[in-house]
Amino acid sequence: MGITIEDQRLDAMFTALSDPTRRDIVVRLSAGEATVKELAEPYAMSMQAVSQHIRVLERSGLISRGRHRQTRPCRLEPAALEAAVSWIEESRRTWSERMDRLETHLACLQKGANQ
Amino acid sequence: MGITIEDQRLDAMFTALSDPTRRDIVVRLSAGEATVKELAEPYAMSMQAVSQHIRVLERSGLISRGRHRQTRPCRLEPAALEAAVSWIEESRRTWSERMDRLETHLACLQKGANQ
DNA sequence: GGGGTACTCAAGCATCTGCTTTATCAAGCG
DNA sequence: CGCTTGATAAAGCAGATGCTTGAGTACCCC
Repeated sequence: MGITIEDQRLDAMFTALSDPTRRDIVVRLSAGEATVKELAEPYAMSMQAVSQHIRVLERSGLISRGRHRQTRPCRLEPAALEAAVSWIEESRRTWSERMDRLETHLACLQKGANQ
Repeated sequence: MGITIEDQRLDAMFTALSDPTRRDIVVRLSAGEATVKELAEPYAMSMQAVSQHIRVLERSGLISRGRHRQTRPCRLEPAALEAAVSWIEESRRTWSERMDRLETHLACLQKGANQ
């Protein structure tokens, strides 16, 4: 079993979220759509740099873009965010359940020893 | 408001999860503790390389390590995974709620127009 | 058409990553 | 004691990433 499509999508999503500027863009887009210029405004970097960040987010599927006059409004894609959450949750849940079973098992052993 | 400690933690976590080998290690650790050698076995790379991946995961807080004889067993830290999930969920929920309100608003306008 | 606005493309550059190889170290065993 | 095992440290290298500047491109208004 090699590298799957799903792997590549997760790569792209987590890579996109690993940069503080891009995470900030995601947070700001959760408050509503915005253009590249609007998104670039608060950062101490060129609009081209922000445009590149947006491209990373777009290619990861975390955001999508429309066309309106000469602007390219960006919007969040909650389904992609949900996919990332699902992946993490599965590992977390599996481990936690394992811990619960272990505790139960230890409790059983303890009970047996006391009787 | 500059770069916070929380930002740095999220950086480390999402960076750690952006590599397929490291994600695979996380999945495998969700099934139980493992040593560096055990984790390295299935991959076509040196144990040193895997050791470096594990270090990235450890520094991100996603895993922790013990000492047992000459091994350094790795275990998942579900609390850190939960922190990553929480961050994503907040953005996703905010956007989704916004969409719901928008739909409600549009429905109200529609209703008003029909009457 | 000219000029401004919003944005993308492309090249260049410093830094970071992922991996290698070699060397080192600590723990356990003959 | 020497030898093996599990793991880390350090140095080096090809390729990726984040940013810059300069040059387009597409749209809109006068």
